[in-house]
Amino acid sequence: MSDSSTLQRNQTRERILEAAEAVFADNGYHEALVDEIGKKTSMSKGGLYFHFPSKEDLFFAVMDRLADKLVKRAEKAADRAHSPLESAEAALDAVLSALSAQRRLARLLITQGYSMGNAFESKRSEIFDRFANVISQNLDEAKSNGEISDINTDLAARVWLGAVNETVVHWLFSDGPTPKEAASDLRRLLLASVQVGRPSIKSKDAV
Amino acid sequence: MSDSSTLQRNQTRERILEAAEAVFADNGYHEALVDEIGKKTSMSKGGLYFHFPSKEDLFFAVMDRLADKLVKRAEKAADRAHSPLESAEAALDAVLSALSAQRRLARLLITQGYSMGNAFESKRSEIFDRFANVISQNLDEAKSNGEISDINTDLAARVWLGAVNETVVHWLFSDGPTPKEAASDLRRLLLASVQVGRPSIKSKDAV
DNA sequence: ACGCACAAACCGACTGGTCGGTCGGTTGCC
DNA sequence: GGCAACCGACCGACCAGTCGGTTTGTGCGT
Repeated sequence: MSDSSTLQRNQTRERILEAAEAVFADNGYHEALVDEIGKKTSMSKGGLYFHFPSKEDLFFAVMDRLADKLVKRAEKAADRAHSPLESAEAALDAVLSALSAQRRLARLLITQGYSMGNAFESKRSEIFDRFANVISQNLDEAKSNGEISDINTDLAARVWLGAVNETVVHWLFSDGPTPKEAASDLRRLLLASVQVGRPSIKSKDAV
Repeated sequence: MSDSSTLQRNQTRERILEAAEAVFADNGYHEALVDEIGKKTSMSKGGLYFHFPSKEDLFFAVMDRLADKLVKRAEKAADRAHSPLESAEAALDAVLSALSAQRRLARLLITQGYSMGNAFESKRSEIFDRFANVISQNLDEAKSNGEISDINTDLAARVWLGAVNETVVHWLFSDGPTPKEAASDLRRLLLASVQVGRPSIKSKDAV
């Protein structure tokens, strides 16, 4: 039964990660209490510490899991598209819509990452690099493709990410527009940044 | 005396703010110890608490002071420029170069705020709004000026800010290029996002 | 079928270190 | 004498992590 028991084990881990995700997202690392994760899991502190060696490890596990899910989503969306540039767009859209669908996710990924303090920095950049790579690889292809002009694609990927980041944060903290509402304007701006579509040519959803 | 004494008082406050800035920048809110700020100021904890009611207030004061300095710098740079669009550019450049000149400042302004927890959210958006306004106002003028095309200037300002933000963060955490090195590429991308300069026209520093 | 042994999973009261904040005092200036 | 500025030992809330114990499940010999 070492087989059905590892299954059970993983299910419990999942349950914990789920609860932890919610608690960390709501409170940030420091203000999140391990006991509250216990409460949400109907499991005691001792139980939690049987599965995860420390609060810090748990937090990292939560972030990794979240990043995995989102990156995969972005990559799938990119695969469905029909040209490199469209792939880059699709990846961005996927992330944007995933984040706007769940404030909690957005908070966790974008703002609470910093909340842990300096120990988390490298993890944060690791995660953001993964997203940046999805974008920049597609932009590279689009470049050699002639779809876009000859630009610094690494930087462009950062710019796109940063733009999404800031848009989401503004939505989270202020009463800014839903990223979904802003999505089409945002797409226009970002596509323009890599210089596709001359200003005078009207696109299918022109003003 | 009520005159020279308030001067003295403000000087002490400044000394504390200076020290606190360094400590917060290095350690983030939570890991920063009030006692260490005391050490850096050669002042006891009691002394500090005579000038600031709480660690939290002190942190906010530091952030406000920093934001003031940077916004003013940006506004001055904008004033020196000769067209609205150039003003927007100049404001951006000013911030970028100020941040790249002092990692510490950048860390504090951009990342360490979050480490305070949810209480910081409104302050963060207040500060970023100030920067966004400088940009978007100039972009608005540039728009009615015909310098740029008819775009969502609020969003564009966010995009610019986000781009700078992410560039700086990447520099801080990874071994990315100095924002200064990336500045000219970045400028090109952001100007393109508001659709000035057709791809085919070569600029003075073209490839 | 039945108990038995052994371990994995889980429990939750308790501890121990950490710091923000306090407060009764001292100093120096007018 | 009186007040603003400053001192620093101390307090006490807070909470991650521990640990001796209980439960649950599983395999095994008889």
